[in-house]
Amino acid sequence: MATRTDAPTRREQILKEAARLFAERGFHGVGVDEIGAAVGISGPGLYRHFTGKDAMLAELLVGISGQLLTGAKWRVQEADGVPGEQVLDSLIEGHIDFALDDRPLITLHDRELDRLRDTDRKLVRQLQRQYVELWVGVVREVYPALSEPTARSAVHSVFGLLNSTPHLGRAGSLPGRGATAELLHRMARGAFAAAE
Amino acid sequence: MATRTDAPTRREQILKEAARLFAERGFHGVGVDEIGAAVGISGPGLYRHFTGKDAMLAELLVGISGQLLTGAKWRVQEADGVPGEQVLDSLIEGHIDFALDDRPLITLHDRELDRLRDTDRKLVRQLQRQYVELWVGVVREVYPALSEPTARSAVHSVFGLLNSTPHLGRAGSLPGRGATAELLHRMARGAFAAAE
DNA sequence: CCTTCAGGTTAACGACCGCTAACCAGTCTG
DNA sequence: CAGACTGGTTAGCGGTCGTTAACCTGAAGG
Repeated sequence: MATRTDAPTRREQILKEAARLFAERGFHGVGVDEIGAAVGISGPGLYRHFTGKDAMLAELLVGISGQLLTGAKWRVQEADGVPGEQVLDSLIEGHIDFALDDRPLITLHDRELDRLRDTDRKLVRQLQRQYVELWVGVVREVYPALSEPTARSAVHSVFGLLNSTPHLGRAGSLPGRGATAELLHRMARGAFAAAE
Repeated sequence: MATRTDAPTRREQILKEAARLFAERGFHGVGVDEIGAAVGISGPGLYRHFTGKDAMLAELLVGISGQLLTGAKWRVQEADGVPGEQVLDSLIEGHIDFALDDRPLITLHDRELDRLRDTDRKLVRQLQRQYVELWVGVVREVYPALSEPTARSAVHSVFGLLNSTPHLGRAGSLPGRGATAELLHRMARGAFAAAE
């Protein structure tokens, strides 16, 4: 895992703060002045980095969907000949890492999609669909008794389970990141097993 | 189950349409004129029934939380001496019914809470907390090996799973209400079992 | 029949918000 | 050192939105 060590660019600062604010109060509930203030500049200064408020949301959502899909593709590709069980575990682990490390993005991901311009929304939907279908394939390999529609429903439901992290205590009440990840992982596997 | 047969009042019409619109485009994304139009009257006419836009959201959220809690209390109370397994099944069934029948409300329930006035928000939070603790008690009875914090995390996660219904195909692709309910039920039980 | 009132209407106000315009400071670069 | 570019600033415009004001209509009631 290659970790960034160099300082974040201004663009990245803005995106991070915008994600947090959008997740907290909704896209329409946050003004450009607030986003600017969060990174130490004032409202219209943002327009040196983005063409508009919509563009920030679009970049965030496309980025999330793309990142998830890329990671998942990599995990599946890399595991050639490996038993399906382990591939599924790898997918689950990747999704959990994401849900735990980027809570605001997970929140935005299924909440503000309809605020996008048509072209962006279609792109995000397509990326999401690919991600789901990738999971469906692996799940059906591990649990062959599942029909395709059932598997798809099960995958969506497990996403709901894994994406519940924002509701798990405001960072502090939960018993450590590792334990939480492990719990979510076990529950996800249990849910799939019971779906069959 | 007592089913209403009389015509809905205007207030109820408004609440229903407002819930749908808020769920679709977010609280700030919907104008009062739109809500009015959805029930055949025009914008300011709404103020004959509600003191403001906020009041509609407040009534919706308090209503949901109260309804969920009341139903759950009833289910637990009524089952005295019944094995915990069946009580848990009853809670799950109730939550699924709600998630399947009132999708917009389920969506609002954890999305627009922060748009409420302080006093209303505290009330809703308290109702939600009671609901969660009620589940935690029953879950720990069935799975005694679960610590309280773990059980609470597990309950939140299962809520995430059950509340995923809005993401399951736009009503039509899923294989019938009964089958979906059954699948969700099995997955929820499987998730709890695996949490232990 | 006159009054009252519930439940609408349209007009308009004030606040806010996204965005543009115009300007400016610092820092490279030929 | 002149010029250009980067990344800011403040002022302000235009549109939208929640809410209020003022008015209207039809039905109920004594």
